[in-house]
This record gives sequence, C-alpha cells and structure tokens, in this order.
Amino acid sequence: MSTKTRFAPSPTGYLHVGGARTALFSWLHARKHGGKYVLRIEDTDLQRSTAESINAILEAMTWLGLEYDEGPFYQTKRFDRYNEVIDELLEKNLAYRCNCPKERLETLREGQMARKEKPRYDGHCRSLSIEATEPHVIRFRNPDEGTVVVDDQVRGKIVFSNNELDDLIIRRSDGSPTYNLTVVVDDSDMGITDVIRGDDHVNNTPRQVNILKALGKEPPRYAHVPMILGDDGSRLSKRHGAVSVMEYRNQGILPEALLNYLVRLGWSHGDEELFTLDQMVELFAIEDVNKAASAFNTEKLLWINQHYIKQSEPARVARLLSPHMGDLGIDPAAGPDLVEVARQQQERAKTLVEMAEISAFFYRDFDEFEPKAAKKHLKAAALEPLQQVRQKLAALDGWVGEELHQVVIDVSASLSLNMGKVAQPLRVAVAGRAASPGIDVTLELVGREACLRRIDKALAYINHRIEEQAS
RNA sequence: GCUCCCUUCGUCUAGUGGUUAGGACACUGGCCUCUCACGCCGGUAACAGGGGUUCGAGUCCCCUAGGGAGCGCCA
Repeated sequence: MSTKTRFAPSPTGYLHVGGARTALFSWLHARKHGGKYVLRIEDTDLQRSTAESINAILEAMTWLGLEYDEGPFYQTKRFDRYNEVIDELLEKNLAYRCNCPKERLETLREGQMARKEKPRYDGHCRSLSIEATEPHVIRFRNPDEGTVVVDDQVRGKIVFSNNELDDLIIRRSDGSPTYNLTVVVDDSDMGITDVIRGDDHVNNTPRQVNILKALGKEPPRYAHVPMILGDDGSRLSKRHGAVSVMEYRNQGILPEALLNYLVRLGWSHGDEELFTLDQMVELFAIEDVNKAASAFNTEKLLWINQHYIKQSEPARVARLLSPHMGDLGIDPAAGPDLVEVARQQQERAKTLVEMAEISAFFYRDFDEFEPKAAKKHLKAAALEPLQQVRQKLAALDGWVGEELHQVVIDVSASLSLNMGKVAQPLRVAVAGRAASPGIDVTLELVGREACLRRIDKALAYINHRIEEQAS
C-alpha cells in the first residue's frame, strides 16, 4: 500500500508552530515515500469550531507551501458514515448504550480519586439494555484483558494494558460522534498508512487501536512527535511571543526559514543546519525524530531567517518587503528602487520588519536624528567636513556612487582626517542614524535633493548645538 | 494519585562500548572596515545523580531525582 499521511487539525484557533511542524513532518514523510498527504479538518466540536479558524489554518498551510493532495475533508460532513459504523458496533455488541447521569459519573470519579485510583468509567451500563428512545450516549466496549502494543516510529514499542482503559464514549447524547471514533473511521476510510501527530495523543492510541480491531481493520503505523516548548522550557503559549504561524509572517519571517527552523526541532542530519525543501524531502526520516520535547528558540529562527534573506534574489526580497514598508506608511514606488534597497539591506536585517525600519530613511525625511548618533557625530568637529562635503556634492553634475565616494575621500584628504570622521557625520546627517549601507550607496539612493536638504538640517543642528554650549 | 513517556553545553543537536564528547544559535576575544552588518579566525560552555554489567559506558541494565503528556458527552 502506498504511503498516505494526514494532518488533522481541529479548527478551534490559529495554526501554531507545533501544528505546523507536525504538518511538515507528515508532508515530508508522504513526499519522501512518493505518497499522498491529506488535510482533514476535525470540526466535530460544534461549539468551538469556527470558519475563521478553518480559513486561518488553510491560509497558513498555503503560506508555508505545504500543499495537500486530498481534502480538505470535513468531519461534520461525514456524520452519516460515523453513525453507520457506530450502528455496526452496536449490532455486534461491541458498543452499548449508557444512560449514567453526569452526577453518577462525577461521584464515581471523586471516589476513585480519593482512593488514588485512575478515574475511569466502571462499566455500569455494560450489561443493561437501555432503550434507544431513552436519552443515552454510546460507549465502546473496550476489551478488559490483554495488552495493546503500539510500535511507534518515534517512541518505539509502547505497551498498554487493556485493564487500564475504560469504555469511552463514541457518540454523545446529542447524537454526534466523538474524536476517538471519527479519527479511526476517517484514517481507515481514507487509507491513511502513517499517522503522524503530537505526542499528546499517545494515550489515545490504544483506544483507537482497539476500535480498529473491533471493526476488523488493520491499524496504521503511528509516529508521535514530541511537543514544542517555549524559550523557557515551559509549555508554549502566547506569553512566549508569537505562536501563530501567520504571526511569523507578520513579523517578517520567510516561510522557508520557519520550515527550516521547525524541521531542525527534534530532527537533524549530521551537522547540517540548512535544508531546502527538496533536501528535507530527500533526507528526512520519521524514525530519526527525537523523543524529547524541544524548546523554541527565536534567536536561532532569526539567524536562519537572515540566512534566507541574504541568499534570496533581491527582487523577491523587495516584493516581500513591500507590504512591510506599507505598514510604516511608506509607498516604495515614491522613492529609490526597492530592489536596490533590498539588495543593500539583505545582510543587515534579521526580519523584513527590521529591514523596513532601517530602510525608511530612503523614502522619507526623519523628524529627528537618532539621539546617540547625533551626540557622537553631529558636533563641532563635524562642521567643517560637512560644509565641504555639501559644497562638493552640490557642485557635482551627476549623482553616482563612485563620484560620491570620491567626494568623501577628497574631503578627508584635504582636512587630513580619517574617512570615518567625514563619513560618519555625513551618514548621520543623511540617514539619521549611525548605521546604513556604504556611504556612497546611501547617498546615491537617498538622492541629491534629499541629501543636500538633510545635510543643511544637520549643519543647522550643529550650529544650534555650538550656540547652546557657548551660552 | 494512576498510566504512558522524556533527560548531552543556556538553546537546537551529533554520538549506535574505546572520541581531546563534534557542530549550530546565543554569548565573547580578534581580524576585515567609512558605520552597521556580512565574512573569517579563536574562546567560554554539556553527558541529571547513584548503583551495576564490562578490560572499557554519554552509549547496555536498575534505582533515584527532575520534567512532560494523558486520565472529558475537547480534539
């Protein structure tokens, strides 16, 4: 049977990084084995499932580029099928009706907890014949003896005793099927060969295997991948910063960077850190995934992101950067070529958001010089160099990097100063800050008019400062 | 509490009985240099603890400690 994996999120929120990694692993496993990857939306919880969540998940999957071959399937559209299976189990006496009131179950649980036992259903209705007309739920009749052995591709062999398992509800009193039943039916119907999911499902596995066996079906192979923790090692949550995949896009992370980061969480291939999607498909092996949970480290994600920004085509970086410029109220069309700006800033930004921030000055005058930079570079000693530079720049016919660079060299030489003594004040004057691309490139991209205007402003700033100190 | 599981630098990891325990991020020293960054060279830093098995243990076994997940008419 050819490989088929699935990603089965429940649409009760956004796609978070843990889900994204599980999806990636499933996708890679399918691709590696030339199989299919199915997307299934587990929306049987009518209360919590929302259309917004479904859209958010689909959008995130698209952004990441994890295309599915089949689906998306919606469980809410398969209730007839689930009921068919439940009826079959009922007929074969592999399931039974239960009308235990909630109060009884609560009392039962409390008693068990008090006796330090594992809380579970006691099988009260197992041999009762409750009429279908009465309000009831349906429970699966779990075997009470023997063991379930799961040969997990990540965890290895896990053994569960049936006497630890109770009779789980497979149909609620409102007639809707529950998770453990729907998963089993779907995975079986859809021909899923490899179930790759978060390890919070490990304890559900023996129940599902038992249902599968009751139905006479062969269980799929399982692989339970460990969870992702926050920077501090505790469970990942909003307080750790971004957890939603789309939030990373908003923060200027490239999809290939996030994918590369996620694939290295719990998986590795020797000393290699960087993988293209093709390389991942070739090298990834689900059985190589680690068993232990790993902490999400934003610093490393940023490093990988910078790597991909650096090695991307400037045109692509510009295209991705554009909306972030827009977020700053800047229209990239009304200024220097964004592709050139992107080319110059590629090595200087860890995210597209950062790139937009450090590139804003190319497109608009800043209100104030960065205080620290101004204090250090826009002082009396810079007056003469700046005046000379301004004069020479104004006299220039053209406005190309080479000539601009020569101006800086000439002024440095004529004043017997290091280039830095000229370039830095000039940089602060033109960029408003002490860091920018090479001074020639910076001047060229900012443009003649803006440069002269800003140098004048800087000269005024320095003069004002001198006056203040004099008084 | 019970069941299942996890444990190598701060973090992600390599390691399948014999290694000076390797790499990466971060941190840090230096080089490059008009700034920042990039790049290059170097440094600090780990086998949770205790017992075994073995000539030899990060690697195998047991115990302890710490951590996690699950124990729903959620998924």
